[in-house]
Amino acid sequence: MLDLKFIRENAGLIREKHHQRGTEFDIEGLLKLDAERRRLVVDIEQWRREKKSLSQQVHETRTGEGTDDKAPDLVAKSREISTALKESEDRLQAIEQELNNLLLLIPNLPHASVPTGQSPDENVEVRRWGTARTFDFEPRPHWEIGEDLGILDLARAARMAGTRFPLLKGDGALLERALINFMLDLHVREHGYTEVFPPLLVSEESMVGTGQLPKFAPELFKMADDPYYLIPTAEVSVTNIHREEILGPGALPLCYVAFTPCFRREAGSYGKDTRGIIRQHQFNKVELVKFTEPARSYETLEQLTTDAEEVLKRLELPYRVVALCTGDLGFAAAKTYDLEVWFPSQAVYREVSSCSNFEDFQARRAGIRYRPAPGAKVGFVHTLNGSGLAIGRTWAAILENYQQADGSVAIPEVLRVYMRGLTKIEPH
RNA sequence: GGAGAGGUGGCCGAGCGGCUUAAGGCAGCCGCCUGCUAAGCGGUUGUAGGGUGAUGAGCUCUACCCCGGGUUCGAAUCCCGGCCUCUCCGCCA
Repeated sequence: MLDLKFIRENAGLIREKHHQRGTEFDIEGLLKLDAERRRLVVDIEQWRREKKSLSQQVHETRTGEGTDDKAPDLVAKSREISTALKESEDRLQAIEQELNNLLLLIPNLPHASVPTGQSPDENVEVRRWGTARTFDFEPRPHWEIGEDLGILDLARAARMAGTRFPLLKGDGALLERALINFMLDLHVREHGYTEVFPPLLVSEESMVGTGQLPKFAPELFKMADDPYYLIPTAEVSVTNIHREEILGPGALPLCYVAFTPCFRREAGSYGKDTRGIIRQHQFNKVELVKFTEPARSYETLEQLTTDAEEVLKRLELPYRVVALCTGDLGFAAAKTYDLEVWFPSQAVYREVSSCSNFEDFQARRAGIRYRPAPGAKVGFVHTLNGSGLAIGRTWAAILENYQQADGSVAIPEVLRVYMRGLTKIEPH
């Protein structure tokens, strides 16, 4: 959410930024409502002041010794004001509701360093790491490797739940667990994050806080009989840990890492990534979330991205870092780096992590503030998050990059300690 | 799921229709004082939105005692609904 006062004073800038994003928004309509709201507030406050003073006079008249009791007149007048006041208050409430609904639909503004562009084609590669392995055979896609090894069973998963659900077995399930543990340990022990395990179901308010709602309701799984939503990412739970809080001096930065399953309806992605486990309704993810002071959020974004990259480096998976252009930026993000890992079967880089700075966009929605120093004025924090990493896609990338001519899959060195010393997964 | 108790400022805690512009304490900040420290004394300290100033300081108004309605000239205080916490019972991993 953008600051209303900021919108009032920077309408032109907002229009320009929206144009870069490829979104349109009726700023004039919003500002008209805002002007009306302010007029009403002035009226209402005047009524209230008068009413307050009348009540006081009633009291004084009744408790005083005076014989000429003017109370009935005062009461009558006060009643009159109450009626007018109530009417204005109702209107104000309606306008504020409408204003807030509009504000919740305005996307964040891209940071000045974000490349301008309309589509993902205009994203900018920032750096590349590792070299793609050369195969002396035709590299196969991860679903074939997995099915043949008996560690992935999408047919049975589909029968039990439907398409886009995972069923891992044996060493496949073990590999999933190893990845989770490896990533958590790395971020906790070496990068200084605090591990949390948050709720997987959250309230509507939390979804509004991080920006999934109201705009992206079709993307979410919602409980039919209870007011809960399944989280599409741990970002939602973890960022909302501090909702409606004022963090004390010295509390920042806060760094959390969470492993959670994530649930997405993937509405509108029919026909996309139908094979394999790239796009699932349920997948595991290790998520990094940071809360910082505004002045430090961009250096923090670089650090966060580096922390996520370290996972790929240690797994020795070739990847590249891409700066999303204005047109590809998510609704709440001011700047985003995607980490894309190499998939030899299709000879493409695919996203395994998305690291974003939301500046104060989520903090304003969720009411997450901080006090820079004792007695100082409070301000909104900046929030950031990034996958560190998506487990399912990393799992698939390992199968593809580490596949052998005989159909087996070698286990990356760093994972072996998490897999009882296993060096390869073989068919059985 | 059932029964009871309760939700007041950064924290503790009083108030239960107008004398509360929320008592008192703790903590914080600024002074004073005393070789230092401690103690003591005085002052000060919430959030949001308006008005007026220069988008500053200041002055000023309104709202906020979990949230939303209602009663009343007037609500932290009374009534209704909701949420949350605690205790006990039931059920359960």
